[in-house]
Amino acid sequence: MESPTRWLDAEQQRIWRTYLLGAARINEVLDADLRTHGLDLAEYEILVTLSEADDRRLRMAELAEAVHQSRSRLTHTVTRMERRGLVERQSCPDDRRGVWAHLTEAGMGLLRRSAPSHVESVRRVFVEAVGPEDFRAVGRAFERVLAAGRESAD
Amino acid sequence: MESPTRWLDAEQQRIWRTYLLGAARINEVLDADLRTHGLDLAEYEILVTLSEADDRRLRMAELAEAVHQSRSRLTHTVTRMERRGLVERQSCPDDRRGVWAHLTEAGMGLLRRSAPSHVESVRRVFVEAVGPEDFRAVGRAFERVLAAGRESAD
DNA sequence: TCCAACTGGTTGAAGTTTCAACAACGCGAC
DNA sequence: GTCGCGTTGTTGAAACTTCAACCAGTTGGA
Repeated sequence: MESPTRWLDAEQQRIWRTYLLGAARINEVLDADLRTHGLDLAEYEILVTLSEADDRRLRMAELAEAVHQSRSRLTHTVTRMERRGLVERQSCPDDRRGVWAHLTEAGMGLLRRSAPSHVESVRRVFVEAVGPEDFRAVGRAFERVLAAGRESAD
Repeated sequence: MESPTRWLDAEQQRIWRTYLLGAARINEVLDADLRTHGLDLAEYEILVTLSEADDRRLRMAELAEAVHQSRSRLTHTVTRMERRGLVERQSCPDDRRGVWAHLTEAGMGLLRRSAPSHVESVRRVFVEAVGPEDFRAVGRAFERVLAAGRESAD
């Protein structure tokens, strides 16, 4: 019933491992940079996502989806960020189950302060390290990864 | 003293975000697959790394380096895996500070059982989703990321 | 109307990772 | 030798994430 495993050839394996190591390195660098502002990548993405939303607020479920966190994790994370004054919860009138996470002025300020060095890190460790040609190829590659996921979820 | 932030242009930003989402998706898929064997990606990498080492064992520090975990994290992880009988610790004679992590027969067995579907997942979600051309470009790209890291650490 | 099923979000406990401190050992200079 | 310093690996607590259970509110159908 089961077909023989199609192992990766030597080159595929090398590339796969290079990817794993490289992605880990990118995370390390970005985390180290954001830590100087007291943030991690997940919190930073919450700030960015909220800052771009209408009225700088989003329903918890939408936010969770956007930043790829479980709802439970988001609840805890937002609680911590709320304690620090970066976001605040607002209950939303039209669906009384719902909760808005709203970016405060303090949260917006922290985002503005941390963004420049974060962007600089992204440039240095990834965009400029790679070069325009292959960087676009990376874009196509991960676009396909996402597209393949959407198809199989139809 | 500080130069103006060089923000990412629209395309760079799009590619960067696509990468973040795609990498997250790859992790989700692989984790879901390995979970059916009671493993996560970090543990799987420990098994693979040990299985390829001489005598199927490695010093804790080398192993930590290879799988990109902090030493502390590795200590905890290996303790848990040891409880499950997947690895065992051996003290090494020539450096009495040292500890070998050694892959047991049971650990090797679990690796052999989980490898086929893991490799199948890697193929499906990444290698074949992307296609040979861009896949090689990804290899080059992350190779550069690692090389840039090595240079700046000289 | 009423009920069952579903959704949004939270909770607390269990499991995992991080962090700072530490014990034990090796190494080189003196 | 032995003193100071770097390395190896562990420890326990704090911080974070996951997991299962849960409550409140909405929805759709009988």
